[in-house]
Amino acid sequence: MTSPLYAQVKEHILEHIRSGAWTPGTRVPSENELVESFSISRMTANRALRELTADGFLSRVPGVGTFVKEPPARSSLLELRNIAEEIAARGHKHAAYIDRQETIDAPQALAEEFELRQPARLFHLMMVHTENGVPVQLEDRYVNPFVAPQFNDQDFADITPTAYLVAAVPVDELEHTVEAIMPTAEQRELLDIGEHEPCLALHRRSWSKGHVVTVATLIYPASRYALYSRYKTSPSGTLSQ
Amino acid sequence: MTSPLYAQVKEHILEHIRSGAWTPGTRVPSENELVESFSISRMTANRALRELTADGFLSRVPGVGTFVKEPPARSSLLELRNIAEEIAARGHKHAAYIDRQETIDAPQALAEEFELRQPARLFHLMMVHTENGVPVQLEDRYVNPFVAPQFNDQDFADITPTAYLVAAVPVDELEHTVEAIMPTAEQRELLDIGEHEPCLALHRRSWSKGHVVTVATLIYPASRYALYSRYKTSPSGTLSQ
DNA sequence: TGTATAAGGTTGTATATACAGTATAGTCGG
DNA sequence: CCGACTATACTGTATATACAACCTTATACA
Repeated sequence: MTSPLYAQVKEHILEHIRSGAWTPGTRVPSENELVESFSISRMTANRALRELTADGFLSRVPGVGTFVKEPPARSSLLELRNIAEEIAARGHKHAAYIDRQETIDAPQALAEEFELRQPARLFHLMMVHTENGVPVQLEDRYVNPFVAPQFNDQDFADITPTAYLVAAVPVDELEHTVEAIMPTAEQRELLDIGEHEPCLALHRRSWSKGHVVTVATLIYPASRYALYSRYKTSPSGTLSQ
Repeated sequence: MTSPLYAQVKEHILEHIRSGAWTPGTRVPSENELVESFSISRMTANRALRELTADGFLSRVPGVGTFVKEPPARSSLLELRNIAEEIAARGHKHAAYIDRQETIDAPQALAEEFELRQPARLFHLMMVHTENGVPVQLEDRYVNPFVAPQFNDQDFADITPTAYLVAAVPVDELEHTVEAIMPTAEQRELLDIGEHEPCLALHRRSWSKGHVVTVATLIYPASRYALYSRYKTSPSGTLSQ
């Protein structure tokens, strides 16, 4: 049940970074120092530091040391933003209507998305967010009860699911997929849109400590919403090709 | 000058995947088989396979073996990536068809997007990218001749516009807008899609030293492409609410 | 025939060791 | 005072070895 040693070292370093104790530019312990303090071999320390470097948290300089990296500038498209706040920031009125709130047995496809080995139950939530009374987002969300057991006890008229989850569970990894879809009849009805209007579907998965927290599909009517991001690129040029 | 052994093994496997010799689901050599054929230690083979797994090219099952993973047809949202490379990375064949390559007087709307004060001329390029002969992206691009004067001298059958611009001009800021659209009749024809198929439109502007380099609209048929990103969240917690 | 067991191959992790390449600090000599 | 050399620390790579966990297949047994 205990995690591998190299993972423990990674977690130890990540916690110092998350807590703010080690700010960007700070030097982290060298491999030999980790060998001493954790009583591990150098190869194990090397693996921890090498993987954190590949993940973008650290940068290493031969002969000098290992340092906390500057976090990259990222777009709002890729951040976990709360739609209620976005709408409020535009000076408009947000409201939500809950269509379904239930607990289900995970079907095969969902179990795979949640990286579950055994059959399990999942929270399911379907709701519509409106801006000044006009539906702008259909939220179809599944949540892992193992990670967020009290999710289904919340009243999502008061707090959005995103806001609750971000506050309740430390998210350390995100995956986004964006595609264009033609909504189903049920989705059209919930969003109150015409028959041939395409929609943007934002599919999001989030992880916390190796477990999938939630799988959400957010559907935006094309005429009412676009996703936007603008950011400075890092000076070293992370741009490939 | 020779690359490390583990990198050579990675490249060897990637070439088999890119060339199509090893299709998704194919079993790749086990660690012990790589040990024999490359005359390396098992730890070196392990590192090559482990890193390719982390990069999403392989999947491993303890006790069974290592297999080529199904490559999703999707494009990175975070980076400025070259579609020809993305397609090659999936082991597929990229080709491009140039529909229009010209120099125009900037109309009002474009002049504003380029933040031009005075009337100016712009390069205009319209081309279609295909994957195994199937159109997957319609690229409608305008380029500022002041920033990239030799843009129009390139042969974009050889080098994609993105690849040329990234190499020729240091990009320091990016703007992305994503929306779902119903394509026009002309766009449908170029992409060879049906009448009611929605598309993803990725609108991109890039800046270099305060000047707009290029304004591009990239249109993806919904059924053939999605946009994707996955990343570790910055430790300090840039997540808003 | 059906079931338990054993064997062998596979990945996953961990260690001890070795050597190369790089950067820095200090020392020695001019 | 400055330059060359040296010692030291750090990362990067590679090997040989070991054990655990997992899966499949073959074998032995009831």
